[in-house]
Amino acid sequence: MRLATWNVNSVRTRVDRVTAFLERSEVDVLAIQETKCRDDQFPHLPFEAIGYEVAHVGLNQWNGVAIVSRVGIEDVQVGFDGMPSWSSKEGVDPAPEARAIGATCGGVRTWSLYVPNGRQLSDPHLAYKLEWLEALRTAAAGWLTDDAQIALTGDWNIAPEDGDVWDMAVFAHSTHVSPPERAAFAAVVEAGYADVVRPYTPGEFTYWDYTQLRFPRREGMRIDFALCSPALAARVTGASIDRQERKGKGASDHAPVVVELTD
DNA sequence: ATGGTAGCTTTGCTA
Repeated sequence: MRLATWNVNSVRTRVDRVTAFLERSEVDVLAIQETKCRDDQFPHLPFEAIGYEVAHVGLNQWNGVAIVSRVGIEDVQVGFDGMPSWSSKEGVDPAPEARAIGATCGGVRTWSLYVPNGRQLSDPHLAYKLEWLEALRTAAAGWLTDDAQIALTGDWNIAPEDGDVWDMAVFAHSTHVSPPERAAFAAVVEAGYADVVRPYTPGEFTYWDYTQLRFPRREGMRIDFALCSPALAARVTGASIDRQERKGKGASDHAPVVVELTD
């Protein structure tokens, strides 16, 4: 089985590229982030036409996560227990955002996660990000059993190691590399979820900003991950980051991350 | 000089 995760930065703008990727790469299950649409706006038909079922949660023009699968989608869950809420405006009650959806696809409990960005070190959004990650760690730790097949995939908005950004000096006063964020990521790993892609893709990035010619200059970041439970990690036979999908007109700013699993 | 690009419910917010 082939499992992938991709922040597509608007599924409506990118639907042709996403379906072409699925067919070209023979991906069975794809976790999508930043669909940027409501459920009623999601382009179901192009996916169904090539044999994929869709589970999506989108509340407005921000965030939005989906799973598309050609090996079944069962037990869909929107959000996880304890997931924090957020309000972008004062005076508006905090509410859960569309940042997590889980489903069992071909026997793998797959999660499509879009971790809050954090914005700036001084921004309340960073505290929200850290709370969100801690709640995810707590929930995900509770899912683990000896034979649980769980994949926590998505855009984590964290570069766990210095080599996961092109120049640490640029990030001296930025989010994504701060010790609390890295500790929050490490806590999920320590709970039992392994980054199964890094060993197959040393030195590679998954994201390049649209501005400043970051992609042609090879100035990227590794912020998209597939973290797998022990029983699932044992099935991994390969992984890759599809840089091709970052090229050309109409590309997302993220590349797909692909994991190969034995039957 | 807080720049650049992209997407959305676009003249502002998010990333």
